[in-house]
Amino acid sequence: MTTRTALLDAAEHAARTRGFDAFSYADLSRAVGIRKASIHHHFPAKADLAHALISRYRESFALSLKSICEMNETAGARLSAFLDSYRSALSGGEAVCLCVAFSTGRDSFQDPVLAELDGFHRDCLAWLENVFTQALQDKSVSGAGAADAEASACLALVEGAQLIARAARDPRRFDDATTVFRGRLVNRN
Amino acid sequence: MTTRTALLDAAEHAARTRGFDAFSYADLSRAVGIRKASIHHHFPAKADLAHALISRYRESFALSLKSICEMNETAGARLSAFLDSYRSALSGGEAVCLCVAFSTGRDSFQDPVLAELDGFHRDCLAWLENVFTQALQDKSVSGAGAADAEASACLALVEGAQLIARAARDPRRFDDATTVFRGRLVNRN
DNA sequence: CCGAACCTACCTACTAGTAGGTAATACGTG
DNA sequence: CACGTATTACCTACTAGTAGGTAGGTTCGG
Repeated sequence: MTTRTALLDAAEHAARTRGFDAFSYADLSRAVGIRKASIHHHFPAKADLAHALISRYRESFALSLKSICEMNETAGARLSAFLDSYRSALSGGEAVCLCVAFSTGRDSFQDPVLAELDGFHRDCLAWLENVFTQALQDKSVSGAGAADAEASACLALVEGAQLIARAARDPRRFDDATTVFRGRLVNRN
Repeated sequence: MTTRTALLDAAEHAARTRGFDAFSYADLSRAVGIRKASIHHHFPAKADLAHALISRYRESFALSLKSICEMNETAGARLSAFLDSYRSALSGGEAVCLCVAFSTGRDSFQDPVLAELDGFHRDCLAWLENVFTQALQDKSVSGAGAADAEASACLALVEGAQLIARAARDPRRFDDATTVFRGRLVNRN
């Protein structure tokens, strides 16, 4: 584990539990065990850290979506796995996904970071739209409408459910909010 | 318009567009036109301002839900008006409702504020559950399931839709995310 | 004359970021 | 192999700026 990776991990955890603006280089230095100034060696400005964080997250999320497709055949099973991944990102109701964390504090960011954030959203919506298009064929999602509308609704639902669960520090709120949607998924694989 | 009200208005605007932790007393003082120290006369600590903000918001939101019920008969029409109120709170994609804004920055708050925030959520869910229960009777929401699950999903949907719309600075994202749900509402009144 | 509302001037704590130095390690060349 | 040179990774010590908050005085209407 390199120092750089340790810094990214600590920063991601802090951003997801408290928000990107709510942790300082001093916090990071305590968490990782190097001096505050040394962090600037790895990430000269906090904006550089933000960019590294979101782009690493975007890559790993793309891999995770790919793996969901490999391990699940039907649209219903894929969406169910998608819900699971957002649910597990809550980690006990303490955290939200980095995308939600960055969305809420968007003003602090400049172009390169914003572009990456928008890219993340686009990736995610495109994947969902694909899966909902598939659902129209394989009938594994009951009452499925237009794929693009379903995709937008699905993303808003999971992000809103995360927000509410974290606000209440209770991951069951996520389950409550996604019960109806889960009921629409035909879970054969 | 009293100074106190002007302060609350400016603070609410700032909290909804940028987040509660992202504006300072110095910002407020510029917006309202009194010195920074004078704000402490009205709200000794920023926590007092937070409490005043959320409790005023909770009250006014309760009134607005009441008024929705008075002006709309069916559950479908009421939910449609509910969506409208969240949609208009976006004000061009710049803002989110205060409840979303406070949810995202929850860590900065202490008990009295958190209690008020939880109260807001409870109020909102109770109202929605009532309306969805009504929907089972008046058939004005197609495919309606258990009222509590529908209520949770609806709240997560509108909050998530606000988050996404503000992240993209584009209120149409809210419409995209709520298209499917709107399609389920039978809009006779 | 009292108190609400406001002021100037200040404080402490913390922020991101910089300047400049020190080890250790890697690298190319005679 | 040995020697000089970069480079990496870290350090101490500092800056300028901003945060929320306080002390104490002024102004003014009831």
